[in-house]
Amino acid sequence: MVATNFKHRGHDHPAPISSAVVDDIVAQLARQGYRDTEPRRLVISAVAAQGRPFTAEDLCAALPCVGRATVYRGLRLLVETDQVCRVLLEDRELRYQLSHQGHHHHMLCAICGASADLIDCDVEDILRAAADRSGFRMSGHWLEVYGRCGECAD
Amino acid sequence: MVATNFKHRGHDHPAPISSAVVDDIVAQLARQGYRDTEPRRLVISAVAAQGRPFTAEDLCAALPCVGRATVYRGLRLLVETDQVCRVLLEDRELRYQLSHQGHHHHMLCAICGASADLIDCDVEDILRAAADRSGFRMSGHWLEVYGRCGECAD
DNA sequence: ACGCATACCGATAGACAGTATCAATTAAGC
DNA sequence: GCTTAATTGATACTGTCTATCGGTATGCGT
Ligand SMILES: [Mn+2]
Ligand SMILES: [Mn+2]
Ligand SMILES: [Zn+2]
Ligand SMILES: [Zn+2]
Repeated sequence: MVATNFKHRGHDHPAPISSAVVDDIVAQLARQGYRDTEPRRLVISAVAAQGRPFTAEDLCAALPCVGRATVYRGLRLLVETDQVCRVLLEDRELRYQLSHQGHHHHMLCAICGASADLIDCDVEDILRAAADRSGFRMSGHWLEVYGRCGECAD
Repeated sequence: MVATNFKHRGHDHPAPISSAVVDDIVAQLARQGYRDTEPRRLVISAVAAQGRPFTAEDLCAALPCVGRATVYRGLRLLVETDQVCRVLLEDRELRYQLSHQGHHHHMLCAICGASADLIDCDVEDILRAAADRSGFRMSGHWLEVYGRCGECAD
């Protein structure tokens, strides 16, 4: 049986969630046919507010007023549209973070959890070449680098 | 409440699981103080029998006579002692496969599931250098390459 | 502004992978 | 053989994520 206990939304002209980042992402989504809804704006806003890689559960906790399924769906949509990228911790825990343009990789600090983009590093080409040598045609890859950031170095 | 329904083992001099690979791995474990048990040999034997990366559940299914927890524990032990390595599929499914000496990476065929070792490829050095440039001290990494093997190429 | 079609939402239940418990069992050493 | 600690396995449990599905709001055409 399915619940009929439903929360009424929008009764009280809620303050529209808005900021440069949020508006930008919402616009990107609109261009692809996705609607501009308040729960979705809340998710995006919370994503943008995170300082470092976060888990889906982090978001759920930060958005008690948004349904769990909605948070997960929103996150998935943002990943599919390349607005957010997924990072994998050493223990296989999955985290997310705002994507800063294009495909790239991250270094994750095992101490403080900070992440830094891996720049000046074209592993892709090297990997593709190595794959070729084995008769493989590379179509994708997953790469995470773990270590200590400057601040957490001993 | 905990079950007291316990299976009697060893009543009937079971044929000892033995083969070159199994004996070798069991010996390695013995050297590190781990006991030589039949369930453990069964796990190792099943691991060795797999032709390509397999899941923990695959093993459980292949070993209905071995407890679920035992399979997982055995697998973890083999990973910790570097006898087996873990590979990660694009959908984050975790698989295992016999390790062929030392640290290295794999290419995984998205079609047939085969894996090939990535050789002649020292990404490590490149990654470490790139990390340095960002003030990171690299301590580990996770790398998987996906594509199509020679046989599955169109 | 009004109405419609449908994308979207959220409470809930369920699927799934992996782990914690803990009494019973057994390998290894003396 | 006896002792002791490692190991096992049935089971319960945890945490993450997905499937359902009736109710709801958005975007668009009018
Ligand atoms: Mn990224
Ligand atoms: Mn390997
Ligand atoms: Zn740090
Ligand atoms: Zn293949």
